[in-house]
Order: sequence, then C-alpha cells, then structure tokens
Amino acid sequence: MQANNSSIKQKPRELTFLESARRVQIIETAIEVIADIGYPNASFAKIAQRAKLSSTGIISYHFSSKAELTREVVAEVMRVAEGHVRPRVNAFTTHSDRLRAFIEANLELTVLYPNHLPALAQIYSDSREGGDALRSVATQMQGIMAFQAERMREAQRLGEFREFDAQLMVTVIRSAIDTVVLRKIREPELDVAACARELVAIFDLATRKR
Amino acid sequence: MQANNSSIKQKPRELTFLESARRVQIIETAIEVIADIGYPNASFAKIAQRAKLSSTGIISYHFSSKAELTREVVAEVMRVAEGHVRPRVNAFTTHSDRLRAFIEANLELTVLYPNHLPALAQIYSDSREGGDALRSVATQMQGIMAFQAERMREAQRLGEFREFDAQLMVTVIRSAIDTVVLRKIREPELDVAACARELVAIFDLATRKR
Amino acid sequence: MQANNSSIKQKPRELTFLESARRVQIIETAIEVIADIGYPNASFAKIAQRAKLSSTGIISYHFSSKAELTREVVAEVMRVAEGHVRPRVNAFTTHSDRLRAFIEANLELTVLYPNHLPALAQIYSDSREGGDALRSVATQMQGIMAFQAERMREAQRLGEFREFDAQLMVTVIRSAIDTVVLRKIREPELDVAACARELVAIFDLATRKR
Amino acid sequence: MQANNSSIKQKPRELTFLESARRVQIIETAIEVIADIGYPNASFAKIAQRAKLSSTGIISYHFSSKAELTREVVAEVMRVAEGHVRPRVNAFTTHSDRLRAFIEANLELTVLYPNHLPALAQIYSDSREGGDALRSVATQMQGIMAFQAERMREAQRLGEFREFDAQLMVTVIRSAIDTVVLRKIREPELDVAACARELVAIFDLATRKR
DNA sequence: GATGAATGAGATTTCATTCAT
DNA sequence: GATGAATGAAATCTCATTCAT
Repeated sequence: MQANNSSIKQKPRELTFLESARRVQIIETAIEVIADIGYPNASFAKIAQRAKLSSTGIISYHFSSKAELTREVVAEVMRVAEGHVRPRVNAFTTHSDRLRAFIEANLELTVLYPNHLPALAQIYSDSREGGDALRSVATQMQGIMAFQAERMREAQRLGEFREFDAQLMVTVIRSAIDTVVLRKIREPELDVAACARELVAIFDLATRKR
Repeated sequence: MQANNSSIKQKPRELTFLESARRVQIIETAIEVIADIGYPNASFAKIAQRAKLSSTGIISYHFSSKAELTREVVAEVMRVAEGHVRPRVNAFTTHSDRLRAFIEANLELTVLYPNHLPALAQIYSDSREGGDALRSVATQMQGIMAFQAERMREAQRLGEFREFDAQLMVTVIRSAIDTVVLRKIREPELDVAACARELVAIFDLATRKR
Repeated sequence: MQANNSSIKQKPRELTFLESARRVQIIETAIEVIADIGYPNASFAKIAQRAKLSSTGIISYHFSSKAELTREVVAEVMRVAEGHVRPRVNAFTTHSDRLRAFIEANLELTVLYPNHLPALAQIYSDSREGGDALRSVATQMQGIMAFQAERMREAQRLGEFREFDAQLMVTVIRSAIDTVVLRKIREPELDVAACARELVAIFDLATRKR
Repeated sequence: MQANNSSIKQKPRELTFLESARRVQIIETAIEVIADIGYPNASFAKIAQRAKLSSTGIISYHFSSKAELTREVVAEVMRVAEGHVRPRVNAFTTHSDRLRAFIEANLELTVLYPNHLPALAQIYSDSREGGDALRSVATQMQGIMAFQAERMREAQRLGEFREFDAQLMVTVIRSAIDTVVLRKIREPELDVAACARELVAIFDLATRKR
C-alpha cells in the first residue's frame, strides 16, 4: 500500500494540469536560488537569470507577487517532503524506529532534492520579517512541529521515551537536520549517510528511556 | 607623533575604547536590528531609524562599507561572547562539565545580551552570499568550532565521551543553541533556564560514554 | 466578394452590427471601468478582469491599440447619447425649452446608461495628455459644443436669451452635467431628477432674457 | 489690512524653515506637471525631468511616497488658495458680494498661480481610485464645500438667495471655476477676467432672489 | 569631524503590445 | 479566429555609497 501511495505521488504534474511548465520551472528555479543565496537575496532578477528567462516580467506574469511565488515554493517543498517522509515514518510502529526513519528520510531528501529543505529553512528563517505570506509559513511549520511533539509525548506516556520538553526536542531535531542539509550544499563532499547515522545516534540517546 | 599614530593604527583593536560613542551606538543598534529582522533586511536606513540618526550617511561616515560594519558587529559579539563563555568553561576540568558550562553560558547570554547571539546566527546564515566580508565570518566561526571539535576528540581519547563525529556534534550543539536564542526573541516568555537544562541533558546523553 | 468586402471596410460603421459580441462586450466593460476608476487607471488588465477575460491579449486582438479602443468607446457613448438627446431636444421649438430638454435628457442617461457620460467625461479630462487619439476626442467634443454655442447665439439674436458668452455657457452647462453624472456614480442614492430640476432652474435663470 | 495680510503671505518659505529648497522646488514642479498632464500621468520621472533633477531617487529621498508628495501638493495649493480667497471674500458682507468675490478671487489665482487650481482639480478627479492619501483629499474638499453650502443656506434664510439645493449649487460653481482654470491652461489667450464676469453673472442670476 | 543631500543601481510590479500556436 | 505566453519599458520605492559644505 505504500507503493500505491508513492506511485500516485510520483505524477503530481498531471494532476495539477493548470500549472504550466513555466510555472513549474520557475518554482524549481526559485527553490534552487533560495537554497543558494538565501530568501531575501533571491530576487526575481536572479531567478530569471538562472532559469534563463529574458525578463522578470515573466515571473510576475505567472505569479501575482513574490509572496505568491513563495507560497508555491513552500507548498511544493512540503508536498515533496511529506510525500517522502510520511510513508517512511509510518512504516514503523515503535517511536524510536519512527524517529530514526524521520531523520533518515529527511536526509535522504538531500540526495533526491538537494535544494528543497535548504530553501524551506531559508524562508522560515526570514519568516518573522516578511508580510503575511511568510508568516503563514511559520504558522504552518509550527503546526507540523506541534503535531510531531504530540507524537513524542505519546511515546513518553508509553514509557518508550524519557521525560523531556517535547516541543524543544522537535525544534532541536529540526535545526540539526537543517544544519546538515545546508552544510551539504556548501560542502558537496559531505557524507550525508554518515551524518544521518550520527544524528540518529544522538537523538536516540537523547530520547530513549534508559 | 603622526608616525606613532599611524603605527598605532596598524593595531586597530587597541583603539577600541577610543572609538567614538557613535560607532558603539551604531554597532549596538545594528546588532538589535539584525537580530530583529535578519541580516539582509537590516539596511542602513533601518539601523539609522532605530538609532534615531537623521541620515544613513552617518553610518557610512563611520564605517567604510556595510561589510566593515558587519565585521565590527561580529567582532563585538564574539568578544562579548567569548569573554562570558570562556572563563565559565575553563572553570571546569571534566569535558562533560565543560560542555554543560558551555551550553549554560551561551544561554545566559540570552539574558545579558539578548540580541548578540541572534545577530551572529543571522549573519552566519547569510554568510555564503555576501562577499569576502561575510565569508570571513564563516571562516572565523568554523575555526572556533574546529577548535571545539578538537576538544571533544580529546575527551573521546580520554574515554570520557563516546565515539561520534566531533565536528558534526559541535555543529548540532551550535544550531540547538541558536534555535533557542532565536526563539527567545520571538517568544519572550520562553523559559531559557529550562531550555538550558534540556539542552544539557540532551547533549550529555548524546556525548557521554555509557 | 473580396472586393466588395474591402470596399465595405472603407465604411466601417456599417459593419457595426456585424462586429463580434466580444468587441461589444469589451467596449461596454471598458466604459464601466473608465467610469469607475478613471481613464488613465483603466488598463487592459482591469478591463479584462472585469469582463472575465483570461488575458489582455484578447483585447489587443480585437483592438489594434488602446487608442482604438478609446475611439470606439467614445463613438459608442456619443452614438447612444446623441440618439437619446437629439430627438428630445428637437421636440421643442423655444430655446429655453430645448435647453431644459437638453439637461433633462442628459441626466436621464444617468439612469439608462449610468457609466456612459462619466466615461466620456473621464476620457475628455485626460485628453490633452494622450496622443492623437485622445486629442481627436477633444476636437470632437469641442465641435459639438461649438454647435450648441451657435444655437445659443441664435437664441440671443432672437431675443430669447440674454447676452452672454455662449461658448463659456455651453462649457459650464457641460461641466455641471458631468459633475452630476459623476457624483451619481459615487452616491447612488443621489436624486438625479431633483438635480435635473435644479440645473434647469439654474441655467434657465442664467440664460433667459429678463 | 489686506496689504498686511498678503505681505506676510509673500514669504512663506521663511516660515516653514523645515522645508528645504528642494522640497519646495519638487512640490512646485509637481503642481506644474499634474496641472499639465493629469495626476495619474504625473510620474516621478516626468516631475524629475521637468525639474531638471538627475533621478527620481531625489524625489523619493525628500518624500517618503507619492502619496506624501501628493499630500504636500494639496496642502500647498490649499494654503495658497485659501490665503488668497478667504480675505477677499471676508471683505464683503452681503452674500451676493461674497459670491462674486469668491469667483473672482478663484479666477485671479489663474494669473497668480496658473497651475495650482488645475492641479487640485486633477487630483480630486482621481480621488476615488487612489489609496487613503487621495481619499483624504476628497474628504477635505467636500468639507470645504459643505461649509460653503452652509453659508449659502444662511443667505437663503436671510432671504438674500432664492431657494435651491445649496450643496449642488456649490458643486456646480466649483466645477465651473475648474472648467475655466483648466481651459486657461490649454488656451492661454483665454480672457479670464471676462470669464470671471460671465460666471459672476451666471451665478448671480442663479442664486439671487427675484 | 559631521551630515543632509544626492546618486544610480536594482527591487517588485504593472503596462500595452506581440507572438506562436 | 482566438488566446495563453512572453516581452521590455516604465512605474514607485529602497539600497549602499558619495559628495559638498
């Protein structure tokens, strides 16, 4: 059934037939540029240049504002990330297995979509400055992390995890993952699989009872 | 004496306490603004406004470029941070005590200088985009973290810490601290002392042998 | 028949009723938008949006330029306005009756075509900036007003109207009517019939001998 | 005493010492340009060009937004207009004298400040489209006209003016004046003094009892 | 020393128009 | 015929920096 799930998710473009190829191209390029130089530096001009578009007007034609482009970028990243991470986490039942799967799946994204999580991290890190568009990103991510924290508290009630501040733990894990995916961009030779093993060990020790 | 003067100028740090109050005021305000809205958004105009200066020209007069102001900001933050953290770490001999002291001292800075570490984190997170000025920041911080990693390897050789990737561990600790100090800015009610205890527990479990 | 066709094309007005429904729809919508937000603000984008067209290209396809669309808008408004006003004016013989009928008929248009005269007024008020297209609008309207002024001079020669600057009087009457039709758009509750009575009284007093 | 009054008003710049010469120059040029080509067409580029400024940035430096420049333009025009009109109206006691003085004083402005009233009329005519800045202009002018209407009702109560809709009368007078001042710009040879006599006659007949 | 003013580059966005299908 | 896409100019506004006093 996992296979079903992921096979459906593999052809998302045919589902969103309203999106032109240009829209997709711009979103993908924007993800690259944001991951590369940070969200506030990612101007339309830089995106157009990297996508080999002749003018920034094309971007404005397809997206009514930078905020809308950002929203689409976030939506795309989250869609891809959740599509990859969720089934891998759900394949396990114990919470420590699930935590391991979560970290591994996130770092696998570094290979599959090297710029996606970095872009998200960059946008999130600017999310208290921008207008409502960015603030909704923060809200969205905090919602996801709140959900993950609740899962952790469940594991604590079950006696599987020791007592700790679940929300903080989730935040720390998130920042550790972000740190690795961002480093990977600057240090392509970084051994992400090894990093995954390290993070798994760190947070296994940090969470497990006993 | 001109000769003296210029020879002195070669060691600009000795002039620090002679620098005009304006310079100090601008640096402190820049730290505030950077912590608040992020490094790329922290324009001269925003800094001048918060410092109640009538013109951005004043900033340019005192600092030859934004890069120089940034360097001074980083230097100031590092000076203060090291001055606070180093003695507290050095007061202990075991590496786990020292790690605990390191985390606690860093989070104490959140109370003493609420904007210093956040500003540094924001600058560092933008440090692959800017020119040489920002890249030197990255180099500087990586140097510090390399030193800390070396200390950890020493602890591993002594059998005090378990085997792990010391460099990655340092990075993860750094990102965990940054996450807390940044959260503190947006959530003033956050209990930093409790966060410190949590982080100490997490990384004690993550590093200690057995 | 091609020959016929092209010879017909030399008298485009005869083709009016053959024009596509799209052309008519665009002209009508343009009248709405111009009346609503003013001529310079009435971009193709706004018109397309209000007409629920998916692209501004549709407008450009039907009209070779904004100037041509404007010309058509003016022609349509004038055609409708003259068709309504002229017979009502011609139904009377004395010049004061005709003036009254002129004012009343113009303000009746506010009910029948609430946006027509406002659109014309907006275009005319911008008519010294645009290129030749708009200037021809000004010329056209000045021609009409010159004709009306000549009628007034006739009434003066007949001793029905007192002596005054006929051209200026026509202009003032026009601006008074425009003011009312524009106010009606912003204040839908405005009693136009009452306004008509007031304007009739004002300009009857202002023109009549004795 | 009129002389005193106007001699004071002749050196307004020394009173508003906060305004640099550049600000004044920009405001004056903006008035010219707006009067000439209409408010929506009056871009920073056109104003800068006419003022022989090297860039639009100078305007943005002195005025935080186009809305602020517009506010200053309106304030300047109203200041000048009221300074000229009010004392001339107040010099008379009967309402028909005051009305005559009002019309004459307004048209005198055409000679003293040929662009001021045209600019105001153009801004007002666009005032339902723009943001709050322009809407406040509309509110302001409607306030003034409401005051004038109240004066007219007073004259009606005194039996000096016949019964009519005072608010509409004020609007019609305003539009008649605007029409003349706008025509004067396009037809420099227009005899404004003669127009003033005509308007005075028109609205004297239109308002006076008997 | 100090600063208000100016500058030109570059940001996002909207514009009328053209093009390829 | 018809239209979604593209285009480049121009709009307002912000930026770091420089200049004249």
